[in-house]
Amino acid sequence: MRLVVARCQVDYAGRLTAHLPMATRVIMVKADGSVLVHSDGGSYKPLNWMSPPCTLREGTTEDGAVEWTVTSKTDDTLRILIEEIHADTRHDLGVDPGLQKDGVEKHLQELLAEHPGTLSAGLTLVRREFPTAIGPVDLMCRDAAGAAVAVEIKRRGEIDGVEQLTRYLELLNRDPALRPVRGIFAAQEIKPQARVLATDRGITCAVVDYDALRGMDDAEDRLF
Amino acid sequence: MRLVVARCQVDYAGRLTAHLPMATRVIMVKADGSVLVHSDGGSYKPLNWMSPPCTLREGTTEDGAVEWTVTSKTDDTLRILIEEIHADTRHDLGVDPGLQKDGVEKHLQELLAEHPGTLSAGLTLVRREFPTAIGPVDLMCRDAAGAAVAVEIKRRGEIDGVEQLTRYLELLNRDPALRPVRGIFAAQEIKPQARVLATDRGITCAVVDYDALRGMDDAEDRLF
DNA sequence: ACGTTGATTTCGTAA
DNA sequence: TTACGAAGTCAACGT
Repeated sequence: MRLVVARCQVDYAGRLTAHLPMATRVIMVKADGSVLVHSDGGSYKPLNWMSPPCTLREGTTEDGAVEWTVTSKTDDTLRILIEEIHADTRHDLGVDPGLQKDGVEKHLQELLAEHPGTLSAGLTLVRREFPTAIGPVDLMCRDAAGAAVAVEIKRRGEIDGVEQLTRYLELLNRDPALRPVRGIFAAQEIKPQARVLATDRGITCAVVDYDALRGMDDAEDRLF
Repeated sequence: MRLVVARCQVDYAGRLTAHLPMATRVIMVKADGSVLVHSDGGSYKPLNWMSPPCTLREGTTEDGAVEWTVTSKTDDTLRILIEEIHADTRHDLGVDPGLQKDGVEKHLQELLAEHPGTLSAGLTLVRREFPTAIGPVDLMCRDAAGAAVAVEIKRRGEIDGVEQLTRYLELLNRDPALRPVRGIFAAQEIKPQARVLATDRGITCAVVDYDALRGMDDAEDRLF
């Protein structure tokens, strides 16, 4: 990892072209050759960057100015013209052990796949990620009467999710072997507008308690 | 801007919970208080971060270890436990003049507005950003027979874009003065699932060559 | 202030 | 390897 604080001008040409006027910024060069140009504000996204794999070449212009050229396989180029360097340090960071996440949609799907009855009494799982031409249905189930039930799972239930489930239901209900298929929209939190739209379309809403589900899972684990 | 290279452990709790084991990393603290934790790989995205507005509090644990706590208004917290500091520097960057871009969707729309015939032979422009109650249609055109055609433009064509165009078409087709209105889904690249959905709804897909369009435009400029 | 849309999105996972 | 959906997405723009 190399950290450079410098007054610089940056030009990118690739998917689009972008230009940064001369100003003082932080340039981060990672071990894999990728380059990030950060300002003192904004979000975690750099003003300009080059993703790996890429190569950095340090040169000088005909005027004698320092010029870095970063090029990728796909001919994208990032050109950094450096007017003045305020700091330039290198650090050996080693390999990072990586990030551990918890609480994302996938985990919620796993838990609901193991406990479909919490969505609606008597519900049983047919399969997860049930494939259709327009994408997989999160959970395909059957209710106590044997009728098909499509479940769409979100961390936060918004209108997009209801639209998605509606598309699946429309397609699935064309299949004589499955129909009638009803829908359940499951989320940790369901926005009022999404609930209204779902209800209007005959879709059941189910608010899921993630901690309770995880608790059920732990309880089961202890039995074995 | 403050740059710290340190052996640290990071824990985040907010929308999700995430944990980074003890390792050497770069911590970037921006002028607005936002914090980015970078490793020596990956892309421009930090391993962990806190977006502004937020406040950084430097403290010590009961064991005497250095502990930074970053909290946002929405109760998200980022806790950085620092074992050893390798470098700690501050730099005055000033306000950045900002990025200038060219080649994004807006430009694609401008080019297609000038050359609607590349989407479908005989197509002519009625107007760009044609207003409707649920938002503007990118291009409203007429075909050789005089029938209305709504065009939705994306850089990458995915299902969301088809949904958007479908909503417009549904609304436009309620207007006796316009109907029947057909749709064209134009993008530099169209995903298979989006194509399936579009075709199923009677929407034409058009793959657009941005460079070729730009070439046509340059050729025209030379005539004047 | 709030919602919608785009992005050099990046990232993970399944086919 | 590719393709697709999700993201602690972020940021810009219009209402």
